[in-house]
Amino acid sequence: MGTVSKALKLLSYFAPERTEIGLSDLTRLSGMNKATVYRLMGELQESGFVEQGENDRAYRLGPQVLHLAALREASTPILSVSRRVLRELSDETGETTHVSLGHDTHVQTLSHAYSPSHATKVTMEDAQTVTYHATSSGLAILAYADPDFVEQVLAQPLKAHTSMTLVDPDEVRAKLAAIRETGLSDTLGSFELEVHSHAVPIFGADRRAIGALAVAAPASRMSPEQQETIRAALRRAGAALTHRIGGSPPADYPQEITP
Amino acid sequence: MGTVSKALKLLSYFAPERTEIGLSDLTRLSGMNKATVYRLMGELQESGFVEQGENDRAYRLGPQVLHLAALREASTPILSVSRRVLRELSDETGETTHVSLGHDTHVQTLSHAYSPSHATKVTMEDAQTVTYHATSSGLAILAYADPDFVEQVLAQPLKAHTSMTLVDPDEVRAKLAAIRETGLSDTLGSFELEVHSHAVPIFGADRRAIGALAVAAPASRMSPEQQETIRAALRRAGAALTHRIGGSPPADYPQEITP
DNA sequence: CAAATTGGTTCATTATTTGAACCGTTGGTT
DNA sequence: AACCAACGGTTCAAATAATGAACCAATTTG
Repeated sequence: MGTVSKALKLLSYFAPERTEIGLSDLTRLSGMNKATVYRLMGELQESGFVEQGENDRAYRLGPQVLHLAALREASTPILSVSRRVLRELSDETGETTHVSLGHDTHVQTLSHAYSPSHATKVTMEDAQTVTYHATSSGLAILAYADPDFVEQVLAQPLKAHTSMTLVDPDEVRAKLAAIRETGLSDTLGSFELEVHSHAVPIFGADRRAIGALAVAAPASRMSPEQQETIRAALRRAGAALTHRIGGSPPADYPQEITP
Repeated sequence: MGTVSKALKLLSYFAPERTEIGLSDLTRLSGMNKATVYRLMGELQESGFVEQGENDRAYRLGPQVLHLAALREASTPILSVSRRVLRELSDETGETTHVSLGHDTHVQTLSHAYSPSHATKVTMEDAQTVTYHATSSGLAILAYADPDFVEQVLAQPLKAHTSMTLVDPDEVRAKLAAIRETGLSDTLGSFELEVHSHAVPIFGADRRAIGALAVAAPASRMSPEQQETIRAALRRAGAALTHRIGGSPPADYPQEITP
């Protein structure tokens, strides 16, 4: 692994529940030498990717990441566009909605929206990291990903988040085939019990799935009618989002029969 | 300069008007060896900081920067908070507003908002990079920055963007002193002719200026009354933004006399 | 107050980065 | 069709930068 990759890997230890990390913690987390971590963080700091707190000298992410994100948004405005789509989808379905992006080994939540219509709702945090095999979003992405990539993900040990999680690679493959039939993925309690989640893939300009749009609802509220509402709304919203970011679905993606 | 800094420097060549850069261009821009650039970009790509176009193989910023930005927002939500503040400030003043962050050698626009009330308005782009000495935002930040930092900025050649730009370091120092009197900065045509811009600094938790909130209006519309409206609104909005991100102004910051 | 832990530093050893030259392709020009 | 320039990508000996065990000084903890 090159020096640059090591430095960037250090950034990956930041998470919603750990926004500040001290030098020693970072050393332990990464398993690298303390001097190495110190120097790498120093370089990251010089470039504004991290900054250090005054009092405890702990590192936190710096303003430069905001700048790069603003720049990325200027070319592929998935964040700003998805915010509007999420808002509408939440209003329409009355449930919590979110967009995620597929990464090498896991899926990352980018943004979410709540609906005010119910007191009980699925709560979320942005920038959360979840697994491919246990979430409707992850499965939706995998269903339209490169087969090699799917095998790479399934080659890793599949963690059982709950008793409902699919942990057998063959079961997952079967699930992916089923998702491709409808173009829509759903999971019941496989990441968190009592949560019924639906998702559709979002496609980039190269017709590959880059992320997913999802609706997460308490399982207790999931009547057949509600499910139909969600599926229809999700299909529409997913197609809109894919289109608005300049992407397009693959030729074999099941189209909704436009009335 | 360490390897990591070099790699991160490559990211800085991306700009709103240049969102995709090929290997050769990047080599020329950076002055580094082609093989070096190639390997560094390869590492940045592995970590998801950049991705490559299918057809022309040009590099563009990758999804990982969005993830980090979402994470940074979770700890210091300047972006999401500022969006609301900008909206209100634009509605209130009827002009274009924006927030910027101060960096090592320049100032970066983070987000902006337009007002629909006039047909002519100052137009902007997010993630734009501008100079400290020629913009009201930059001057507002400098006025409340570390004196060593100010000298470091003024030691560089000061580019004359227009005939109105302050290019003499002593003139800039005098201007900064004047800004400290009122806590409010304004420039008339020093970055772009015909633009009259007002700004207030935004402070972090350590009571230092981290950025600025600004209102940019066509000079022709800037009556004394309009100017008073803007100053008052800007003071209020700046204090609100500083407060909402968990920051606080230094002890010597001129407070508005709350009615 | 002693032991442990923190951020930070040193420097000889080691491993990585570097860059000139070299491929194979592509796209335009004559 | 032959040519040329520019592109992304690759090679390998030489040069340079990264590394890590040990060491500080300063806090924090039992």
